[in-house]
Amino acid sequence: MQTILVIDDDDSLRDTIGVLLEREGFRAILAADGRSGLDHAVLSKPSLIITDLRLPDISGIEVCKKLRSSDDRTPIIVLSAAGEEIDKVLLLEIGADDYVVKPFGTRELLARIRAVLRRSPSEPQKTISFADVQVDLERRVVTKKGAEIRFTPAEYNLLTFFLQNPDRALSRDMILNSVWGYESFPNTRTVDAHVVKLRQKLEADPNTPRHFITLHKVGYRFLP
Amino acid sequence: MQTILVIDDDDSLRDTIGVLLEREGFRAILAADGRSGLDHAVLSKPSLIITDLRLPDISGIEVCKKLRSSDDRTPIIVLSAAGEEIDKVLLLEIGADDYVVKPFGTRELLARIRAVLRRSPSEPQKTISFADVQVDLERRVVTKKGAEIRFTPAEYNLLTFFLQNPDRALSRDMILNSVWGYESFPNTRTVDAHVVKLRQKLEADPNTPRHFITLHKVGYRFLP
DNA sequence: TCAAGCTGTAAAAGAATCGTAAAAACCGCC
DNA sequence: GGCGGTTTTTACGATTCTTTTACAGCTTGA
Repeated sequence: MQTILVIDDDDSLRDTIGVLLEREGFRAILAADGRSGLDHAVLSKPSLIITDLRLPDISGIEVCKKLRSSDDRTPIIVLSAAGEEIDKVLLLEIGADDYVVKPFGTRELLARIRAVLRRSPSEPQKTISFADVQVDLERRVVTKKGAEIRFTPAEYNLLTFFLQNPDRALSRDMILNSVWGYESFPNTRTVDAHVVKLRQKLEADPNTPRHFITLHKVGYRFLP
Repeated sequence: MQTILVIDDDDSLRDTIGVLLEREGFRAILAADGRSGLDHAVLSKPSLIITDLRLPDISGIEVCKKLRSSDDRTPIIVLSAAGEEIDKVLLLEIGADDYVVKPFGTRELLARIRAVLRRSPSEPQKTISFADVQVDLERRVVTKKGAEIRFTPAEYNLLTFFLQNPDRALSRDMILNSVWGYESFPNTRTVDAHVVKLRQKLEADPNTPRHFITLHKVGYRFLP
């Protein structure tokens, strides 16, 4: 099921679009301002973002720019009010994929959504990122704030495992089986030792981890 | 790297496309009118030409016709303004390969570009180079600072494989399958032995390789 | 609060992998 | 069959990575 993020401060319009999308089989995530919209865009990895140009805090344009500058290529459809001057070149520049002028019919919006989704054949994920960290799966390189950080194979494997299972309770045994495989039997403290390394390399303050959380007597949980 | 020529008199749109193309790994050549566009088309031998229909001097249609009449088969994508009447038959007639109506999303334009380039049997690359090394694929000759260096067939195959997959993590198995083929089963140390040879012949200091990077427990990565 | 059991962590011990040269195997050609 | 060149394997020291260990500090529940 594809997820679509809708960013609009008009409550009734936002809900309307939300209902429409769910009726059409999409999962809808709704945000009322640019800030929370951006958060959702990063966290929920939607297949498409629909954003109003005018937002109470940061504009839709800023939202696009921020996303694109962090190398996020999620397709974006921009909504604009009737009178609003639309600078098409600007839209192209900021990386929007299409725009729809309010008021619009549900049929039109859906058509645009489908067209944009069709054009963007969701490529296999080549990078995963959280906070200021980016993992390039193809190059097998991890960068934090743009600077490369070296990871040993075990550390790298553990990291990508966490990234692929965010916000889930993961027991040490589960982690061992998934990352180390069924044939090797290191003791569970090995996991701890490696988590320490991840924290040292990636957490702002390794003493008070905010991403690699300990679940006492259970294991760990990764929080993007 | 493929070169794309962009002919459009709208300065800001032209620059935007230019930036977009470079970001996607193409070399962009920009022209503001038909006359200079034609010159570039002949001189720079681009892999693709993107031209506006309306140009200050000679129209995009004329540009196409001139090129085709001189037997130039470079693929052409035509841009047309929203209101403009598009005569698809005419486009076909003058030898355009595709057209995009303004305004368009970057995603759409890129998709069209890729589609056209895929269709056109763009001439296979004849040479690849990195640092002070040049590989002439046609003559099967490698030179460093102009001086020829001899490579055995296996070395040469491995080298070109690296060149064609720059900046990617390549496991020994992947390398064996791609370079040696599925039928032969040398052990993975064979790859190492050949990488040593490449380093000895091409690295400035084979002890601290800067192009053929080891990924411990994984394989290698070639960095141009 | 306290003890028992967990977890954080650095550092030591133990494994595995890599670089490399040299030996062995292979191959086409006369 | 032997020769020159090429490819693959082998062996071992050097390097890097993994796991364990030991102890301090922390969490939990009686």
